[in-house]
Amino acid sequence: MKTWLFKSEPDTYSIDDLQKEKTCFWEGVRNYQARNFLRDEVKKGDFVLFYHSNCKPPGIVGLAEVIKEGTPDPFALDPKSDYFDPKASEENPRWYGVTLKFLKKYPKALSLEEIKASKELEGMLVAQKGQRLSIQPVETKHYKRIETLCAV
DNA sequence: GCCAACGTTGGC
DNA sequence: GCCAACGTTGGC
Repeated sequence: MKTWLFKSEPDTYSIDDLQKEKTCFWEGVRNYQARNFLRDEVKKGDFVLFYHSNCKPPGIVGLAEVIKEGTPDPFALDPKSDYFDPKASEENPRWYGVTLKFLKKYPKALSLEEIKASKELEGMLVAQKGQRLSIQPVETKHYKRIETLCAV
């Protein structure tokens, strides 16, 4: 059982959108390192910390669960989609996504500033400079601490 | 809106 | 395979 951190710009897709829809297919990841995680390592039952980026304040706002492991991203094959990739095909899908289920929105969001200030959360990838990866593994001890910090 | 830090592309 | 040019991410 692993924990992940997924980044999303709330203007594009927020935790509130996920709460409304209950489940969603996490499409549009177009980075190979993140793709590899989605295709090979994100497993059913894993937890996903939902992170809002490019907003004020950026931070962790909720929790989701993986209910379906990596499947090809159909948006890569759709010429009308913003996520269309001419190099992707049915035989060689190139890009993958997973399906998430909404679990909760944290009573208290945890801002990036707070993450950086926390001794216990030291080493989290998201707090590191220049870290742009949109799918990141999270250590269990960090996840547990976050659950505590966000509970109230 | 700025821009530093990355990632990708493509000529050579 | 190198690397300059370009595009994107995301905090500030």
